[in-house]
Amino acid sequence: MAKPSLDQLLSDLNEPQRQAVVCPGGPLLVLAGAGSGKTRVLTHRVAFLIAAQGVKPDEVLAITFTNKAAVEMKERVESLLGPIARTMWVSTFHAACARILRKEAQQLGYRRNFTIYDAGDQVRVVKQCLKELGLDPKRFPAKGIHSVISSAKNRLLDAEAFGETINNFFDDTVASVYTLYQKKLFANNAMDFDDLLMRTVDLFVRFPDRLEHYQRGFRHILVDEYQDTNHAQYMLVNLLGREHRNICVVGDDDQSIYSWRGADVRNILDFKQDYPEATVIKLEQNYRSTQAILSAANVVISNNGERMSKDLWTDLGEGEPVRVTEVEDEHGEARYVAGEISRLEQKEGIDHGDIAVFYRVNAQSRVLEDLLIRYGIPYRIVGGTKFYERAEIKDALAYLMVLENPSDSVSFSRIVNSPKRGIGAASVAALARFAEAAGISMLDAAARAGDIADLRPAAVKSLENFSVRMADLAGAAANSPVAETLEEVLTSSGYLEALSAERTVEAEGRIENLQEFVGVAEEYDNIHSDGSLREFVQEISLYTDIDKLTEVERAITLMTLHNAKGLEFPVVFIIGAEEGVFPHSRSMEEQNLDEERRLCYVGMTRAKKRLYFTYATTRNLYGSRNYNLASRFLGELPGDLVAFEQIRPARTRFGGGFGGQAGFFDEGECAEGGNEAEASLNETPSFFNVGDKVVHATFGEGVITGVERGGTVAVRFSVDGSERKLMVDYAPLRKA
DNA sequence: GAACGCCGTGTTTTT
DNA sequence: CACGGCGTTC
Repeated sequence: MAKPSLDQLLSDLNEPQRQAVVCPGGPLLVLAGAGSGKTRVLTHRVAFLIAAQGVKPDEVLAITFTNKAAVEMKERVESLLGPIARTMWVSTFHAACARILRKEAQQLGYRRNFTIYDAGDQVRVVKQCLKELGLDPKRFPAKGIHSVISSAKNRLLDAEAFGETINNFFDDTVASVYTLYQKKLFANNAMDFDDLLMRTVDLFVRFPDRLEHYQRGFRHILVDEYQDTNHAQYMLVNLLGREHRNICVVGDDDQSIYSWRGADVRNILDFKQDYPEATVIKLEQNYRSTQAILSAANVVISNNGERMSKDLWTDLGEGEPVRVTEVEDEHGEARYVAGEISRLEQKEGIDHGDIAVFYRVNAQSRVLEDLLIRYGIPYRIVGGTKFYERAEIKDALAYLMVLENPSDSVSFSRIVNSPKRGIGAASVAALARFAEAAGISMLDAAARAGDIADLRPAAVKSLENFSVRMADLAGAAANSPVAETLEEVLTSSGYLEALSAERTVEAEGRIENLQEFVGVAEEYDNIHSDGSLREFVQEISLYTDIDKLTEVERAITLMTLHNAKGLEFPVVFIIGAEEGVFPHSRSMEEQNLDEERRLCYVGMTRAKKRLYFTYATTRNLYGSRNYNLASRFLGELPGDLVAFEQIRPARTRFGGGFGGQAGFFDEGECAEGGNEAEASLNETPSFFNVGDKVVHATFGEGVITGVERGGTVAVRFSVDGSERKLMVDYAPLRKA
């Protein structure tokens, strides 16, 4: 492919964007407001460096927040430069570190086939440690301990250094667990996610020649989402960039929403102090949202304390006011959202695929899902339980990991009795003791089960069989494509057989997931014709989201506000805007409201054309009913940008009333907006219209013959020709 | 060793 | 409400 001309690279950029792209070198901070073309700047800058500055692709290290973002960025640069771009390092911090550590592991006493443990594995190891140390898991919950260890690692404190910082009894205990935990990881030839960062820093500190090697190599370092980096990542950037000082960081302090997992906004706020000679460029022109949405978002975020001042503007026009709707409860909320979605589709031709609903906690999605299913509105959920976190996938992967790294006792323990082989906790413990004493892996110990005194004969037999089976699998794996190995594992282990024997819907689902996993392996084999099981396992353990290409067309998108970062939709609903839900009660206790407000800002700025907020006067969450005030964030919205509406339940039409609700309209800020007053007295719009074809859970197919007041419809059922009156809210009725 | 049932608990999530 | 962890029972 021909090199792009400079004109091509620089066309369609506004002035600050252009400056950021052509900045020749040195530290550069790009403060990129939401929707300001950040990705465009990043990709064009990389292309510019290579095409116009004589930088070689493999001298560029570009860091993204997710694997998905890395793939997208690579593709975009490739479309500008052609295949030469392939040698660039574009990845997450974790993937880049893993790549470095695979090369350098021996320096740290690890073997290069080390296993990477995810959060679940980490907690398992912590539990083992607690047991061995005789600690009460009630007083010292594994999850809590793990999170303290993790945050210590993110601050680059090893067990010893952490031990010196302790100021309470709990941390004292954590320190002893931490020490043992790390010992175990090392014995298993395993690193956890945090280790990938910490060990790499460790490598660079202890072996200056290795640091020098990589410093020289990376002439340019670019970091996206810099506001969400933690201390370890900060150190990596600083160490690697020290030689050339060509560090370009891109981010938005107003979108920092991950402090609870170690991200430190100070990294971006202090960049100018760290690099006094840094160029700072602000991108404030927004190409995504209407002015009304932007102004509202600007006002909300302006309530935060320390921030780098920034004011987004757009020339896309004023647009519609932000709609704020009070509903009775979570069911009314769901009905309202579904009703608006139908209305938008019918009256304005807005496709379902253009609509997203954001909520603060995953639990909020259920009620909405139930209703969407009933109304026959297609939806997809982003996030939730991850594919690679499902038990069956982790089991399958654990088999592969043991084949690949037999020292990995965590994976071994996971699969040795899965499917059930009559090897219970007691036998596993005996095996572990033996392996430890003999200084061999648990897999090797299983082969010598006969030598272990505490095992019952049945367990010995079973372990020996297991060991032989694994040896066979390892032999077969050596020369087979990954997908074949995986299938062999699933059948020969009896895993699939055990699942199909269950004959439940859940088991069916699990089998389907496993088939999809085989599909992933096949895909891998196709791309890497000479790929090995080792590479597959190593790659997959850093990859956690699978919803890659499976985008369902014409479905509305449901996700948490955190998952919404980086996305955009013409229509956005933010539901559950209530004190205690959003902002979340726990953030309120911890005085972490600034971050909640940033989360609100992130959510609002995802909307291109229309933005809706809903709040319920009462909500059932976690099985108990709450009466919440409207979110303070709504109170912060300026009245002239808002259209307020109140959906009142048909049953209590003359009950209840105004005024009880504190929050955003108690300062008389309610919008005047023409027809809104009329809308506020309306009942929930009906989803069913005369003539609609419907399906009832017990009566089967039918057609709507009448729509009555109070949420009642008449339905003629084809099965027996009967006509029945049904309450829409309670009848198991959906559109056909 | 496994199945059942009780109790407690409950943000956000990528790697 | 819903799930996971743990203790009891067969």
